[in-house]
Amino acid sequence: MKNEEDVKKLLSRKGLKRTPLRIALLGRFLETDHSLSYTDFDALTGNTADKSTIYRNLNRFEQVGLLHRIEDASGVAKYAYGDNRSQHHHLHFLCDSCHNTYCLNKTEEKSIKVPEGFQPRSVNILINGTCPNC
Amino acid sequence: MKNEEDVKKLLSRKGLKRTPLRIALLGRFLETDHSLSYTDFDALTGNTADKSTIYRNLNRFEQVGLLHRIEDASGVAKYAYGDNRSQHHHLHFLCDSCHNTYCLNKTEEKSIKVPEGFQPRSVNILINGTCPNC
DNA sequence: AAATCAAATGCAACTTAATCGCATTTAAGT
DNA sequence: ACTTAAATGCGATTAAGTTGCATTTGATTT
Repeated sequence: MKNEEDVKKLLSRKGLKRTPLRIALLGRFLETDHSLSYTDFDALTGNTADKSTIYRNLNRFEQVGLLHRIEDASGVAKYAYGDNRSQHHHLHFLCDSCHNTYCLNKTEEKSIKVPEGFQPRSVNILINGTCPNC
Repeated sequence: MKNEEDVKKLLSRKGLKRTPLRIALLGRFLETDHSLSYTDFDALTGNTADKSTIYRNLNRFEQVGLLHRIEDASGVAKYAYGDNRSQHHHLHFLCDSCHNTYCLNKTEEKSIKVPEGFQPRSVNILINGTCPNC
């Protein structure tokens, strides 16, 4: 695994211990272009790792800003690599065909108009459609 | 209840039987300005109505276009009055303080730019912030 | 290298949202 | 009033995620 070194550095930088599960988990996120859920990861490891440990690590990684959580209409939490904690504008794309979710945060911000009295703090945009791979 | 007549008409128009639960359920949606979840409704009726019956009716109402479902980060399904089935642009506001969700679909549409290869079909915008009542 | 200790893990039980099968009841048309 | 498909109530079940607690392990200290 070529990014194993990267993963170890990332963990140390965040003050997290480098356990085998964490290395596998974070490594998987580094090599994919779309977001992953607990179920994706569990299937990937052949259901060997413990459920609560995986969930705890996903939460932990989110806290320290290694991953960020994406909420789509499916109801299950998906995560992608990257720190979103201070971002107030989120843009994601959910493919109807492969059901993968992509982070499009690079795109320019749009100001959305809301009625009088509403005070926006953050904007979350979820686009459904077809992704380049489908 | 002044909108009981409205509710009965709405149900007949959709070919649904006018049961007490449905009249209460739909009436509640007509008199509120924000969305409601199963839990909201259950609490409101003093937990007398059956869980699965409420859920089934919420689904049914969504199918026939009496209600539409709103997904926010909370993971629980919220519903509001109105037909969204043919709409491809959704705008909702979730208040940080009272946790109510408001439908702002009247506002003008914005075109969101996405990277090459992505083909948008619908856009779902969720704004977090403070509502006029808080 | 051994000892230490907080952090991470594994396991089982639990919670919450929602769904399903099936027997019973009820609204609406004949 | 009778009929029947639709709606309801109940209990069991699923799925996502969390929690408490005993055990193990990674990093630090001596």
